[in-house]
Formats: sequence, structure tokens, C-alpha cells
Amino acid sequence: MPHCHTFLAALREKGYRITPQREIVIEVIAHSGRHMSADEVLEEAHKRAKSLNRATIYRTLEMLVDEGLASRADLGGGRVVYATGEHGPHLHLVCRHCGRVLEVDEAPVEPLLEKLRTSYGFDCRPKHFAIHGVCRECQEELER
Amino acid sequence: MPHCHTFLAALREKGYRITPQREIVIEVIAHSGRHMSADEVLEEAHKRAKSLNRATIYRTLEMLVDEGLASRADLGGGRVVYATGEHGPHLHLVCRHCGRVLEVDEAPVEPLLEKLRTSYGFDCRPKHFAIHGVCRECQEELER
DNA sequence: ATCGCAGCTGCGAATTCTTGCAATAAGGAG
DNA sequence: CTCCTTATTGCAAGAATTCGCAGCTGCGAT
Repeated sequence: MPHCHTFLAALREKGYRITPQREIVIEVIAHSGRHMSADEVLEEAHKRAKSLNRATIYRTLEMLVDEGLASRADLGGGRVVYATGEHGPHLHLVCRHCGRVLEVDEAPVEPLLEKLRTSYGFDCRPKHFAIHGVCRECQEELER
Repeated sequence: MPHCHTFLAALREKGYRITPQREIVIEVIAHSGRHMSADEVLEEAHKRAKSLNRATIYRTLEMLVDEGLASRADLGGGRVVYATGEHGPHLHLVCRHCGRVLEVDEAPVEPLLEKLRTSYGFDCRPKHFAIHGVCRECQEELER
């Protein structure tokens, strides 16, 4: 699964410094294998170094997202979760009603990405791809 | 372009009450014809009714997003912008590096949406569709 | 090794956003 | 038109997130 070394190498590659704080944050979200809120990351990180500051967590997470190594999903209602681009299937269907995240195969997206790339020069990796909509369950509930 | 009546009717339809506060918020984002931060909405709304509370703005915006009448785009770095689903072309390409939003034709997405609908029962209207990636300009800048 | 200088971190303060609750008012029923 | 029910608002307290800056430290150069 996700090897932190890959992440660290990628960062070093881009000119970022490898600090113990960053190693910890990366380790935490890479090994969790799931989506985590900033607060969960903080809590988990504190188990390894209680000094690690809240602001540093936020800055590191944002940096990872900016570099395309992680994704941030805004689930509405103040819920924001992070995950590495490596965990499981790569298309995230975020239900804007219940907040659940359905993870599905990325294959159906390829043609679209190709089109965006050729027509607009817009680069988007499927592993960091999130789509907002309404899931089946909520649709049924909503039209009652 | 965007007729507030449409929005109000949709809300009434869904059982929401039509309050002056909601009319103002809807008018503001519908007529702006662009993306606005919650703060910009607040400022604009205050020109018409200085009493309108911050919390009400946030609640109204979230309600509109939940109902699919508006979209929220998290541009990173604390920048969150809202827009009605009616303004201009309907596919939003959000650059996670410069934060710019490219608005393009929705046609290339149709096949994907159809697939998500049939395979997973996930309902997603293209007009509220945002994709995060890196725009052409930033790609060039980044690989320098 | 060690130096030096950006790039980072921690801290505290400032913002931004969310929540709980009592008071208010929209809209259907009579 | 008036009453009633209950969704919605405003306010103030409380989280969550970001910012500014002084000091620390990774790491390339010496």
C-alpha cells in the first residue's frame, strides 16, 4: 500500500524539506487507509509527538493537497476530510446530503480527463478526483 | 440569466419558507454572475439590509448547496466561494495551485454522469460540477 | 564536519465558520 | 383576517482554521 518513502521522495524532489513533523503527518494519513479530519490527524499525530502544533498540521495538509499528494473533500457542514491519493479506488463520490463518500472505480473518468487535457490543458489526476452529488439512499429519502 | 423567482419557487416547492433574508442572499449571488466568498455575499447583502446576520448567510448558502441550487468550491488556503448553478458554462475546473476557476462546456462530462447514475445510483447535475487539478499556466510555472 | 540561509515550526492572536437557544415571523388552517 | 405551529433568525459563545513573526533546523555548499 502507501509507502511514506514515496511521498517523502516526491517532496524532496519538489524542493520541500523533510522535517520530522511532516514525516509524522504523512505517516498518519498514509497508514490510516481512510479519510481523516484535520482533528483526527492531529490527535493521531500527538501520540507520536505531543509537541506537534495544530497550525503545522493544517499547513502540511494543505501543502500535500497543493502538490497533489493528498485530497481534501469538503463534505459540507464544516466537515472537511483528507486522504492520500493512494488509498483504495480513486474516484470519490461525495454525497452532499449525508456526507458519505462512495469510492468507485476510476475507469469511467478517463475519457473526460483526456478531453480536459487536450482541449484546455487542464491537468487532473484521477486519484485526486472528487464529485459532489446525491447518493441513492438520499435521493429516495429526499423525494419522499 | 438567473431569475430569482426560479430559485424561490424551487425552495417553496421543497417546503422551505421564503424569508426576506433568503431573498436577499439569493438575489446577491444570482445577480453577481460570478463566484463570491461568503464574506463578499455578506458585504453585498448588508447594502440592502444591514441587520442580516453572518450566521444566516452561512446557513442560507449551505442550504442552497444542499439543495443543489448553488455550488461551493473550496479553492484551498481558506478560500471558499459560492455561485449559483445558473451562471455561464457549467463545468468548473478549479486550479489547486493558483485558485483560478476555468469555466468550460459541460458536454464531455455527460457520459461519465450517465455511468455513475446507472452503475451506482449517484445523482450529479453537471451544473454543480467542480474538478480540481492544475491549469495550463501553473503546470508551466511548476515544471520550470 | 560546519556554516549559512531559506524554509519550517510553534506560539498566540486574528479570522472565519458553526452551534445553541430564545424570540420572531412565514404560511396553512379556520 | 387571525391564530397556531414550527421553521428561521439574531445573538453570543464556541470551534475550526489561518496568519504574523521570531527563533529553529534541514540540507546544499564550503
